[in-house]
Amino acid sequence: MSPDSRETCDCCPLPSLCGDHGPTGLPAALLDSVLGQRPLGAGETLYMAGEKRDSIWVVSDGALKTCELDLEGSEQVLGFHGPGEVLGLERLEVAAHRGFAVALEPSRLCRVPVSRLVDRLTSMPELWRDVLAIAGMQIARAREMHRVMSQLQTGQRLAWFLLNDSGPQRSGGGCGRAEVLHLPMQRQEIASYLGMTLETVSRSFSIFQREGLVEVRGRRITLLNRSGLAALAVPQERNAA
Amino acid sequence: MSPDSRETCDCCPLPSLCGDHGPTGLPAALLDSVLGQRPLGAGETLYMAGEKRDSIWVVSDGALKTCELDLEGSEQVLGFHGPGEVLGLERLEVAAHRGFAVALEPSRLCRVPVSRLVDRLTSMPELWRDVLAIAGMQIARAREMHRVMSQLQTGQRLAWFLLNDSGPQRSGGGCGRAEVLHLPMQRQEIASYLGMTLETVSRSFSIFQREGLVEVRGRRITLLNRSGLAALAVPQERNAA
DNA sequence: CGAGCGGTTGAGGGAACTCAAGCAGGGTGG
DNA sequence: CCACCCTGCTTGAGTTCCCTCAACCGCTCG
Repeated sequence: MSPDSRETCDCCPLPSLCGDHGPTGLPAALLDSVLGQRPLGAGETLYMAGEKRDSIWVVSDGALKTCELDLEGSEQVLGFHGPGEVLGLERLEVAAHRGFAVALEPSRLCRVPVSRLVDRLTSMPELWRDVLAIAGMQIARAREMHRVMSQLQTGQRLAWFLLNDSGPQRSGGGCGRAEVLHLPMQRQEIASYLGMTLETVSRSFSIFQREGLVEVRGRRITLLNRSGLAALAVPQERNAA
Repeated sequence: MSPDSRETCDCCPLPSLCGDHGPTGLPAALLDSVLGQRPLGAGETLYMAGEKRDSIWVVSDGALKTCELDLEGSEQVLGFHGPGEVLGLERLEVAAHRGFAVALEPSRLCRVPVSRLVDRLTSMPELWRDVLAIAGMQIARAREMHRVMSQLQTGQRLAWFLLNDSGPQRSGGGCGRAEVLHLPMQRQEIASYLGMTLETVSRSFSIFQREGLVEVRGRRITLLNRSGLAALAVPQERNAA
């Protein structure tokens, strides 16, 4: 999921645009477009459905979820977002937000006003390349999600999630090759994201643990057998063990 | 799915970029970037996995599917694409295609070399706005797909597909408010796209027909009760009728 | 201590998949 | 022209997976 982790730390799927991550790999030029940073407490809302869309946001620190409400009022989690990820690039031409974004833990975000982005893009023609790359990566990621939802069953989806998509792999002890995950979201939110129920998420965790693939202690997940998990995160495999 | 169907016909989700659709609503500037048109017979391949990605494509006429292969070799359909849609915008920075694209019926596409696109974008600063809008719409569409796969069960997904996503609503008799759909793809491909089996697709069609919602004759689907279908394409509803 | 929330576990049923026939239409060759 | 096959589609029977409903557990906080 991280096509481009040059000189920055592995935790960032994209080098941060905010400048507080050391030398920024990607749109250094965006730096000047940042109007201000916004801190957000756990559970606080970044934007709500119907609100005017006047900015895009770059996650500097923390983790958020983006959701939509269906007609019944239950929420559908559409994404989890960690440091370096860009929110709000979709439907820039539409005036209002369709969904909402909520911090899962204390977070900081950089605000880039759309108007400023537009100015930058016209005055600094190279920037569109970065923006287009980010947008393209989001498209590719969504297509991967489609693939996962289509051809994996629930346990396999969870394995895939742990390995590839559980936020920006914030590790417990160090950066590279995180073996301990601190999931910032609750079971219900994982379930919604992966199209299953929270009970099935819980059961799958227990099964993984019973089979020695992970150690589960609440939201702290220790990966004990990466390749075993990876073997699960593949379609059609009938696991004999 | 069609946020912007100004003076062009309803059949196009996006006004065509190719100029043979009358006045083009969106990136008229892209016109000059078109290197050439490419005709494609039914079943012919536009690009294959591993092939060098040197162009993006705009569907001028016809219909295509984009797919990826999983490890078992079975194909996963990730999208159907009709006139006006843009292929290849994702992962522009990656050199090779990850998946492949195949024509479902005789089609024509406009080729826009990436290098030409880059030139245009730098020399014509307004163009990025159109490109970003297209990319943003693709992100939004993929997120909608995620929502559908997460919270709808199979029959509901098919109803949603018929109403919202079955290609660019090529109608049988006229343009506006298509009541007759000519699906360019086969059941297997619908099934793959929607994450179900072809048997379930077939059964769902039969159920819809039995309930008077549609008339099914192979790939020719007549919508008899749009609102009834729409009521189905909603989560959780227990249909009493 | 009790309430409340997030998480786990169990029992039962229903939705959808798998396996397997059977059917319809289109093309080809006898 | 019709028998034939081949492919795509439909339908049926049995099974599996996962959802639903429900109880229970452990922790935090008042």
